[in-house]
Amino acid sequence: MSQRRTTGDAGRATIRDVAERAGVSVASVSRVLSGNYPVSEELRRRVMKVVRDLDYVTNAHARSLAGGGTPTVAILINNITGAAFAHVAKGVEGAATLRGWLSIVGTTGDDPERELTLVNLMRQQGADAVVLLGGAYDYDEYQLRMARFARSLDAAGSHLVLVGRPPLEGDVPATTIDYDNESGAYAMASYLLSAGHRRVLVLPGPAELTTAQGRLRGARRAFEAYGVPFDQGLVRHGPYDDEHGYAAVQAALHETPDFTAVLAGTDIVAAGAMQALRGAGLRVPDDVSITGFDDIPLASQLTPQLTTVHVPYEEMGRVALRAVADRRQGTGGGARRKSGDAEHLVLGTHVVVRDSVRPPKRQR
Amino acid sequence: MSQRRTTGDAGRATIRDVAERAGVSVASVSRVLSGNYPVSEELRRRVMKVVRDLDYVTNAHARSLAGGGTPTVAILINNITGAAFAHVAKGVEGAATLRGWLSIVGTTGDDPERELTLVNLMRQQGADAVVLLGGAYDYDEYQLRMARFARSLDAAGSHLVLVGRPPLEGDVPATTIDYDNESGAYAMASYLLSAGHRRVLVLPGPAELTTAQGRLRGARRAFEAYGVPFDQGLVRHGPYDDEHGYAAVQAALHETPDFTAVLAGTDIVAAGAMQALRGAGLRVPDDVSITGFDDIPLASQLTPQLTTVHVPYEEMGRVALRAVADRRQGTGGGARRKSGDAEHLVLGTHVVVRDSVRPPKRQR
DNA sequence: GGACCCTTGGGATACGGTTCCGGCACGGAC
DNA sequence: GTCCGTGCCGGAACCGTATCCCAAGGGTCC
Repeated sequence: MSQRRTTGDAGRATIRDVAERAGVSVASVSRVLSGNYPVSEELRRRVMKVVRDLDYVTNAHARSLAGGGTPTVAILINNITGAAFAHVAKGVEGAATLRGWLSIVGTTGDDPERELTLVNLMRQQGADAVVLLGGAYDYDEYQLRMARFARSLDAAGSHLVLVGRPPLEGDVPATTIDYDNESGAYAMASYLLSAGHRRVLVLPGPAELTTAQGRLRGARRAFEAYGVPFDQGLVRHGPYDDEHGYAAVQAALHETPDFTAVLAGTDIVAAGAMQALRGAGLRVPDDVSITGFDDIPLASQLTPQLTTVHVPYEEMGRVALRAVADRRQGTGGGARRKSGDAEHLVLGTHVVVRDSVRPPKRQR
Repeated sequence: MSQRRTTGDAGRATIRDVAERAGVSVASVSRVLSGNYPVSEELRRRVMKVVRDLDYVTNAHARSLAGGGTPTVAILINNITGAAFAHVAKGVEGAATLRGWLSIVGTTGDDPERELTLVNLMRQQGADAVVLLGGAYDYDEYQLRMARFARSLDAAGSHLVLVGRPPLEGDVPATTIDYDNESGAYAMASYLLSAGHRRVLVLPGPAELTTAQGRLRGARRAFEAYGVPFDQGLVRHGPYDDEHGYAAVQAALHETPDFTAVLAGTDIVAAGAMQALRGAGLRVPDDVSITGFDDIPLASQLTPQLTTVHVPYEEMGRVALRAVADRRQGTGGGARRKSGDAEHLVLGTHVVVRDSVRPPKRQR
């Protein structure tokens, strides 16, 4: 006499309950449900009826323990509410769903400690891939830390994907999906320069953030290409938020009021800058031009609509998942990939011209 | 001679590998790691060293199968990139993390079929709670469908939480976290009326969406309270996006151009409306006033900053998680909760006054 | 000094599936 | 009529961890 729970009432139904009630073996039920083994029509019908009656679903933990299981991708993001990375997450999630993968998300809140915790948590969960979103801080420790993550995950049969972060140096088993910050900023700055602007307030973002560094470099290169002196005094670093945009413009209006355009590191920063200009009685773009970066929905909701650099965030997410899915596919085949194959994909950006830029007026 | 994998190289290390290498039993390793049983310092040190050497993490699937395991909450959302619900998700995730819970998200893309699939998927995953975000369509089938979800989850020891949706009728085991659409709209409309507006263009949202219905009701009630006739001809339904706001205002400018204010069902819709007004050469708020609903970051990034109804989205997320966590706590105690206890929490909203409303000009 | 208690470690079992392997019935070929 | 394949099905061994139960050892109290 089985001592296990007799009245199968508490908790969820097990495969054994189904088997018992259908008068078949556990193995048969499993086969009917996974459908990877021939089963008679009669048996299938009988089992499926009980499954419906009991509203049975298989226990994913048990299944993945026994070998089967749904592939899972973990998305680690510092802030869900940031529009740009929400789009990446959407891309990953969409592509995952398409392939029958499951997505888990965790938010790091920019806390390196929490990042570590989460990577380990995902390792416990047996995630087949861990996607890390967001600009990385340029600490020396970063490379080591990420390399360790990459190797840990690789050893566990998982894989690290860095999105919107700089690639890792050396032979580290990680995939990087990146976009060209520098070229984007170069193109945007060139656009301003060709419109006739010479004195441009540059708000690249946080000085320690690699994306901000790239955007600043691109801008500077454009000035060089145009033979226009680049005034370091017109560069103001600060966080990627509207408050910084607002404050930076206010300060600049006092200290270096001769600028005719603002090259913002982010659409959000541009929004803040626009507010500050309006507050000072300046019109956009008649008196001052503004450009953004990212091309999030906000850009086209502002008035005037923002001329900005389009970054294919959602596409990046899709690409990220495709990269790991393909890799997984490939691994199953004959030759085992050499473990340390680092992959680095760079996606292009382009300028989206809207209404926030006009040639500078003669005088200010 | 153990026939299991001898070179522990492929795949992740198991607890057995650790035990073997540390020269102790599997049980001891488990105890060291879970820390809920006294262990000698010597043993702890030896085990921990091996754990670090092997970079071992426990298999979450095995753990949760064996009874332990991390509590998990599933967040089902139709679109991650929607700012309002991203904030709810953030609230849930934050509160979950605080309690050591894991969060899984899935996006439904407004597809009922996919919603069903996801709920079952989460049931498989053994989610301790499933949080469903987003306005519900007012189909007849909705109540039945959700009731079925609720009972299925309840039977499996899980729990359904509806956020921003109408509560379920009858004795259904589900928790609802809601906010008062009607009161919010009532307050907002009253604000416009007290500023002197009489002809107000109302853009509540999709007619089938319960939130839109509530917001419309609130507006109408305010008009009644002020003794101002409510003109159904000034109501235009449509999706919650900026394009609808734009199109609706454009159409209204042709057909009923005497309105002096726009009561938008969403900040996004308000943004679109604002664009259309500007495009027609009208100033905001000098010529036409605008109000929104939701108070997402966009509201304060527009120019002028949008007067809108604040909805405590992130708070709702936190409350949602707290509700299920408490319930879980309570269940462990003596008296088993009656299974069909439906809970319904309503959070308040309030008007945030910014710069987009002014008394109407005499003539138009 | 002996009995008893308390601390600590190990063996065994259960969790809910998947899958390998053996068996049984049936049918066709000789 | 026997032999052998073929097609379905059931029994049982695992997947990796937690925990119950028992044994051994040392300390304490009488």
